[in-house]
Amino acid sequence: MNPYIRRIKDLSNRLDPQVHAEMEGGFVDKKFSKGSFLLQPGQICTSHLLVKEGVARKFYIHNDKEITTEIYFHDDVAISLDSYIMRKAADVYIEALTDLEVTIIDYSRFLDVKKKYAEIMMLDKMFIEYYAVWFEQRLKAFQTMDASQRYIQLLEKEPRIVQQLPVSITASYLNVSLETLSRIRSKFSLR
Amino acid sequence: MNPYIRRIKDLSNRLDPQVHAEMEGGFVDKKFSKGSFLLQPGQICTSHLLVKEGVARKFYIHNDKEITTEIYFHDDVAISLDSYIMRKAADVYIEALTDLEVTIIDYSRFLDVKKKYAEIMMLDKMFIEYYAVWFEQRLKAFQTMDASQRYIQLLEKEPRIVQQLPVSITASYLNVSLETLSRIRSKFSLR
DNA sequence: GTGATTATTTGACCTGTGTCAAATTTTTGC
DNA sequence: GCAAAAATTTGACACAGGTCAAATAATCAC
Repeated sequence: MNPYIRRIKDLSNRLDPQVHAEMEGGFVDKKFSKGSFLLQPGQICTSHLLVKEGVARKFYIHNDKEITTEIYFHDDVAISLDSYIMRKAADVYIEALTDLEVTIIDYSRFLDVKKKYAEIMMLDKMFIEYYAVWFEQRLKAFQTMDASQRYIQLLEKEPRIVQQLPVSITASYLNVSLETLSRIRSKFSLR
Repeated sequence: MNPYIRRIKDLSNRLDPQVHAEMEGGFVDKKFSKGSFLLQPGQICTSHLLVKEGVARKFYIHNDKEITTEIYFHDDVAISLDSYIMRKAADVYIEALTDLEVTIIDYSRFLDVKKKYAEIMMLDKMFIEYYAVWFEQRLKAFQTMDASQRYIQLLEKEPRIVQQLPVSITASYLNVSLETLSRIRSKFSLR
């Protein structure tokens, strides 16, 4: 487990049970079937979507091409940060890649709890810090690594993506064409 | 001014003057001469560095090549987020590109004020949120635009970088070779 | 199971951008 | 103001990775 996530979990576990219960009181579970969208461009993202079961992804369309920016497994949080923070229309899709179960953490209810308990505010801040650092690392991957290197890194850091998802989605997450990813795969599987 | 920064400024201006004064009580000003480093790899980043006067940048070295990740002008905040949050050794340099005046906001003093006043914690959280969104946009630029398009966008969004800094630094910020940036510039200056 | 659809691989070719080297322009020190 | 150093431009060439098309493999519907 990533050290940032570990810190958040540790803190979360050490919350006063009362506070913990109050936070979770606002949670609502929901199911989505494979291929459906949890968020679409134009909508305002008004919640954190905590994945309980299944796989989802966030992507946007640029020049008729899908670009996958994030892939969510169990315990990951799907959100359009930009839309959520500024309460403006999202420009991304969040799509269920399998049948999916999520816990919905509503913006305004969460805000109430954060105002009431500083430690929850702190957890939320840590989540954003983690997110910022994650973006920084992802940016670094694009600035320093070629397609093969990014693929190898993905295999090491997120093997589930390569193992469980079609080449087309892995390719769009690595920002290469599927043909190129296919060639990279054949190059490495021979050795 | 960027809408996120505007929100932070607005909120900051509406702070109770007492609280505002207490926050700024911990600020310390410092000068750096051109070419000196405010942070180097191996050090732990223990403060926000608010630029008052001059220009600075953050960069790291990969395969003997400098990659500039951020450029700071008046009112920008220089920080190695990763190092600051996790209190671990930084892997970046922060360098004064001109003679520089900064306000140093020390980690532990700032933490005290944040604990005491929820509105300061809120401001800090907004800063990180802004940072995360900024990273997301920068990532998008690398995923969707070629070198010329990134240059045009930079001219529009951050003309001071192109106008005030040497080609070598602009190039490393755009993640292209200086030769390529030079060709892009000549292509556009003729028209 | 079989045909149809979809996903993946392979081939041919092209373009953007990197590298190395050389030429030119600008800046700096004295 | 001039020589030396540094920055920028220009040229020649190589190659990663994109596109389009075709072949093959895997999956799905019934």
